[in-house]
Amino acid sequence: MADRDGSIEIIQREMTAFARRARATAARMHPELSLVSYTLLSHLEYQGGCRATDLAAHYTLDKSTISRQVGALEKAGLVERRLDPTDHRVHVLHLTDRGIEVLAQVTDARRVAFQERLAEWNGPDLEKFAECLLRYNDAASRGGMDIE
Amino acid sequence: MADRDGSIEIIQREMTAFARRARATAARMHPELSLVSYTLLSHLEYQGGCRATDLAAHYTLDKSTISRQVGALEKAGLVERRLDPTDHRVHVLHLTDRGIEVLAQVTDARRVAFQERLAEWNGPDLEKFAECLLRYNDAASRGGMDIE
DNA sequence: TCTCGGTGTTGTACTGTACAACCATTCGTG
DNA sequence: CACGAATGGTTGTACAGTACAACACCGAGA
Repeated sequence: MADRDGSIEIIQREMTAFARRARATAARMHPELSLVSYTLLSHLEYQGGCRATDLAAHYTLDKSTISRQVGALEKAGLVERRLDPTDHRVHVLHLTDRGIEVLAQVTDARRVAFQERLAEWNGPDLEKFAECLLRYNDAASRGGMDIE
Repeated sequence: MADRDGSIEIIQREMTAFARRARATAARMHPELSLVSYTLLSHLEYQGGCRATDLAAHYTLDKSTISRQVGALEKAGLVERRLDPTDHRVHVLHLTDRGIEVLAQVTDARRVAFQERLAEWNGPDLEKFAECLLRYNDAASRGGMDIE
């Protein structure tokens, strides 16, 4: 039980430390795409296009926030809005070719960074870590609450 | 090797998802202390008082940012600035009694939240997760780069 | 003593975010 | 069918967190 508490203490502290620094580091490493923009583009690619409302729900962000973020991405030529012919309220968002390209570049840079940082880890340790994170995030998102 | 890449992909994605949501969730769960304020107070408690410059270095934040954060904490009565008698340039920062109290409350709330979220984990799994995070963050901070 | 380096504050600007008010469109029910 | 409710989105406004640059203050060494 003492061990449990100690481990939880560490997990709490390290997750917090990580969260605190993530944004700034992301911005430093690829200034052309903030952490938020990156996740939005990723989602669009993964989903093959979706509505602003879907993004808001998935990331629990306000629709106004999404509206502005998407506006910026559109202005940057990374995303385009297509009026849904079957429902004129909705704009379906799609990556442009340029968006696909930039997303790929940043994804690649990120992958390299992670690979460097995890270079010394062996396969089973990586697997275990990945498993822990999945389990943790799954519990956090299902529980409605997230971190701290 | 394919397994390695898969695991790294997952780690990358899950760490990102976590980072993106951390701040907002922290704010929702204890509005009286933002994630940043919390880490600053924690550091002060851990160190038993330190200078603004130390905080800036430790968290790689600009000194102006620290100045304002500390200013807010001081106005809130959680921190006090003592002029160092041996060097009148520096202000040594200390938690006030109220600061200690609030920090303890929030720490407690956080611990409970983490314990709930990790309730179903057994001891060895927790230990392994904690170990992974320590190892990851250590590499990240020594490498100068952080996440993504 | 004079200048330089360390410590901190203040002015300014930008990003990400929320909330509320609003507009346009669609849907469901009397 | 028509009108009120719901849905999707944008805009106005405000605030937190952050950086950078300019500045002011103190202390230590040439």
